[in-house]
Amino acid sequence: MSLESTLTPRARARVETIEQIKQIARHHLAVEGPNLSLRAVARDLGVVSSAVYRYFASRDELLTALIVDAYTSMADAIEQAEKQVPRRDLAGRWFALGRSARQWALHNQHEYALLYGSPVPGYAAPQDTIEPANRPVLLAMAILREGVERRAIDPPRDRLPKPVRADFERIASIDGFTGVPPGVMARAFTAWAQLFGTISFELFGRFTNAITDYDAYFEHQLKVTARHLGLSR
Amino acid sequence: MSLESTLTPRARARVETIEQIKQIARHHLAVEGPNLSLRAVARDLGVVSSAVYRYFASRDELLTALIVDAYTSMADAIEQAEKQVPRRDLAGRWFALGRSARQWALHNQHEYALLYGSPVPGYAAPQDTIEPANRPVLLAMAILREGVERRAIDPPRDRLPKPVRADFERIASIDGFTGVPPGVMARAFTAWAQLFGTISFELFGRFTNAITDYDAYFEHQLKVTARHLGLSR
DNA sequence: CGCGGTCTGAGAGCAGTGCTCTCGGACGAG
DNA sequence: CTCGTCCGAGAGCACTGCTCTCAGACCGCG
Repeated sequence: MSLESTLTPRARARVETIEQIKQIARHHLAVEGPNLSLRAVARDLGVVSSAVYRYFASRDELLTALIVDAYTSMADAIEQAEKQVPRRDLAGRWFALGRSARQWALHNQHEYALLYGSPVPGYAAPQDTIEPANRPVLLAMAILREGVERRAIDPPRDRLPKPVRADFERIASIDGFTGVPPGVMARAFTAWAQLFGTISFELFGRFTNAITDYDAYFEHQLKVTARHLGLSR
Repeated sequence: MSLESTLTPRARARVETIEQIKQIARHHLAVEGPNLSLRAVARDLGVVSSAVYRYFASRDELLTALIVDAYTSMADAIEQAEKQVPRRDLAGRWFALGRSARQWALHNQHEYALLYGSPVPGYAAPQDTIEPANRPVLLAMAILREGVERRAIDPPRDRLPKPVRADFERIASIDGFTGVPPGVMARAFTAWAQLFGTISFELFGRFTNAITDYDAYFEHQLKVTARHLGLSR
């Protein structure tokens, strides 16, 4: 029934090797930092470096695979956390989203840097990354859509510059973004940049000598955004 | 009178060579991307690689020098722009600060990534970087302090979590941060993360397929922050 | 002016990197 | 059982950061 059982032994071994390589690479990333060495990964796998090229055409391809996995892992963690909050508690769901995003970032710092830090040199985000990268955004949109539909959120009548409003109206016609009025979406985008900006600031050391209680600070940011989005008073 | 004239010819040549190396390195950074190669810099300088080590003990040291320069260059640009706005126009000064920060980032993308992207592997921010890195923050604080002193800003009585308030009160005792009430500083920190989060999102491609008019979008963000800070209606 | 020390560039070399290519053996589908 | 596919090993290329040695150029001081 499982996917592996339908595969030939060779193909099975192949996906297992690929998983091992990624596993080791993730470990290196976490321990050694962002300078991932394919040769070092090969050594840890007990194999000569050229063998790894049977599974990944280049170091960039391996990195891309890690990035896709990281996006997926982060999205899984966020969705999992959000799911455990009662559906009616919109603010609670927003908090869960934000908290779990930050927690994931704290526990996977170098992977977070890969996703939200400076873009990697050779690498141009392939199609495979945009879907998992968007999942948390779509989740946020779902919360806001529900809030609007349920009249819990009173859509702000903020004056938006024409081109900005146009962008948000166009976005609202994309699958998963529907039902969120421009005013709400504008505030959501702002909140998003603010929260991930805060996470990046924390992780990249921009708050050193300033903030000491990071947990409390982020919690405060969450409250501010929730209030601004109309999810709480 | 000038600094160079007081130096021996050798020392003069030395500072000139250092400047040339940094110049070439900056160019490589802009053209080739973040993978700066010391050997390539040496080649462009028409010199063998080991010669460069007479001026920079390591690649990291060269990178650090570039980072310090970049912070300084950005701070210069921001201060220059802010200075040209009439002192009484607090909102205008805030806009000038934000706009020039973004413009500098757009014109020096890889250097911006060095400053605000994922931290460089081996490198731990040395003392030399924190002063120029703080200059834009201090400028923002100066604007807000003036606003409060002049009663143009009505300090919000936001309820802040105890540890957060404590942090901001402690910060307010640091030179350059005085005279900014916790409520204002909290909002300033939020605005700061939001603005630099927005700039990073734009530069790192996180807005692709969403925002099309980046200028208008950032201008909108500036308005939102200015309003939230009490600098404008 | 000339001597001695300092500074600087060249060159060779080491260990590491990404990546390519060839070869031989193992595996599995027919 | 055989033939084609797959896979790992090994050698090799061009590159990297960095070290060390050597020789020459420069400059300050006597």
